[in-house]
Amino acid sequence: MSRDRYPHEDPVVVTCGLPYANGDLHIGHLRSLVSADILNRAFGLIGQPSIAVSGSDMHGAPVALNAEQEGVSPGEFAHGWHDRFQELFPEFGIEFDNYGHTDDETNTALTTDIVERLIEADHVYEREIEIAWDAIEEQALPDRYVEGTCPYCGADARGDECDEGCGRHLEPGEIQDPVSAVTGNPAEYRTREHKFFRVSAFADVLTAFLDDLEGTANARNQPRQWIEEGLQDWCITRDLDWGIPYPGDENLVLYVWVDAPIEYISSTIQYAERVGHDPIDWTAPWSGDGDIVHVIGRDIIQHHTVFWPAMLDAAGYALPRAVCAHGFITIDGEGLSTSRNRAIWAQEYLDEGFETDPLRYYLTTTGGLQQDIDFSWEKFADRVNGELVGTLGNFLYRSLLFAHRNYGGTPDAKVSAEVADRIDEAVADFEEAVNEYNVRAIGMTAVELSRFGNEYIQRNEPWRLVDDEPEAAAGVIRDCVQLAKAIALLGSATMPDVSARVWWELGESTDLTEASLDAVHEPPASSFGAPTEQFEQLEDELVGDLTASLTAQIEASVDEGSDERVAFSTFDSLDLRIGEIRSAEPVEEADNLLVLDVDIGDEVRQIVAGLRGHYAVEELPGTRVVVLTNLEPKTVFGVESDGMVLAAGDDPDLLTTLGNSEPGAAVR
RNA sequence: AGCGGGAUGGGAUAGCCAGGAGAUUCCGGCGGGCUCAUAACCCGCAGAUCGGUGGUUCAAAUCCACCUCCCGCUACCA
Repeated sequence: MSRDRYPHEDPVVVTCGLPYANGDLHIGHLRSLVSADILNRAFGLIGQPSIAVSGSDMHGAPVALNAEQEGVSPGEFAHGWHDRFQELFPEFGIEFDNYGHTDDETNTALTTDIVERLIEADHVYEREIEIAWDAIEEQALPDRYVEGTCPYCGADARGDECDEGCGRHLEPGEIQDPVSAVTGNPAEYRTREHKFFRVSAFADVLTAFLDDLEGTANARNQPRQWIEEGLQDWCITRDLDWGIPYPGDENLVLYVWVDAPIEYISSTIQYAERVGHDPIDWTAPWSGDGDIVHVIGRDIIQHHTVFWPAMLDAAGYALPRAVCAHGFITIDGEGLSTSRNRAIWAQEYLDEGFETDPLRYYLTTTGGLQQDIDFSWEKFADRVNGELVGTLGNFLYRSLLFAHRNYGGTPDAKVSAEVADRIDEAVADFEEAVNEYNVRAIGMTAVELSRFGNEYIQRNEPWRLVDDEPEAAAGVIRDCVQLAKAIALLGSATMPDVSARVWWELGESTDLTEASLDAVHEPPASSFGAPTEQFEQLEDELVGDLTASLTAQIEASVDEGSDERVAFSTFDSLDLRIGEIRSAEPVEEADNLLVLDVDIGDEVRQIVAGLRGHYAVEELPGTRVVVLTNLEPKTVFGVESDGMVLAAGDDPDLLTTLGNSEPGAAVR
């Protein structure tokens, strides 16, 4: 790894977190993919040799289980999505130099090799662990499909991660009171022998690694905490049929997070094999001659700053120079939810007939990379109309049209010092942005230069000069044409399609993707045709329609199933009874919750209900309510709730009795 | 409880890591200009004690401490 400022001579490998071959792509994925693509293109522009690699993540329990549900093999299932992704990438201008997948030969062989190295270096040991087992289905329950209680904080958690509580990674067997999330069957523990990677031995290596790590701050700060608290060794095998076999034990496969990041190397190797190792050996960064730059989502920081560098170090590879962890995207202020169809799907965006550059621009320049950003069609339209149509598109169009009409192309004049300097400034800003992995700043340079362009042309009024002072007019337009060329170059990382069109309209014959920023001062062709308008205005009416249909889409999904009828037996399975509230107390820490003691005839239950603020605590005792008594118990805010008190509406209106039914009376 | 991110003119954002002229840009408001340009563009004005308190410093939005509030992972539907 070098610490040299970019550009330097050694190759850089930019990676993008692997899309999981388990579902379609939405704007959240696009933020990752596009950010990595922009960084890679930007490196190229400043003369830094670089490639972008990634691949589909195919293994793991979710793929295996979803494939089974669809009645196809996991391989077929994953390949379906893999093919799909590869169709979508070009639509969004995402160009990988190599895009493989984790189940291919390269990755299987390399993963096996790396794990063997870990074993040889004595970094792996065996340990018997208790793992969850669905005795009815007679199969191991993958960690993702176990639910239970976090042993650290007591919150409800998923088998592999305390997703609702402390956010810790959980090792198999750690979770308490497990049940299968698939069948709902209670999970029992069985003793199995699994393999563990001695991550705990790498605390010093990782601390040093983090001290030097570039990229976003969250990727440095979050893992420091984990290291201070003490690293746990990492279980790297699973009881599953789908995956890369653990070398030496065909009954186990490697955990998906072992082979997934190795695909970064595999993909690099595949590229190197295709283009050869001369003059650049693209695999060199993995052995320290060059840089590795990871672009990921902030949800997988731990994997990329703890497990992955530990593995790399243990197996004798170089560690990454930068981890750039981007924030999430919200829609109208709320988090994406694929299950609730609260998302803008990549395909949907295309189906609206939009060009992709505006979306690339929005997703990468709305906030800093690390920041969560909000998407709404209104905000999107605002940026597109203001910055892309009004500022950038307008400047390009007005100046190139003027140049074409009056000079048939680039006027024969010299670029002014003011403009040349301003272009240099933009190039310097761009290079600085690349060195800071600041994707936002990379994208803004072209718009900022356009802003200057508009101001410049306005100030110099060539339309006024053209008759009286033709030389001065030619000079101004000469400047504007040069600015347009610089804008095309600077903008080509973020908005490759538009930039390529402008490039072509400027009469350039070379491929813009091969160009470097060195070309900003080279004169454009002396003759070129009429320019086209590069961006389309998003009209209010369209924005309104899009917003309405997005809302409808989300609501339709939420309501889905409301037409379904249930069998009487389903109703009958609910044990509804009359209960009498004996006491009510607020739950500490919770704004809306009360803990109630409810007499249901033969016993008194403790039930948590979201009634605080709607009913006075002191008026509740004595109230008769309807209680669902055979609901499974759940701990909320550390308080066990055994049953559910029924109420109607958003402002809960307790269901009670009209007559005087006694506690315990069944509701029929 | 934990971790991370954040609090900057009406709204949205930059600057904070590498402290230095009362602070960026966009949207919006008000006034003007221009007419080459996709009712686009340009100029000017109003509007911020940079969440609060204390500290370090010649100097703090920027560093430190404490506090308040917000957001995400997830929950106050059980």
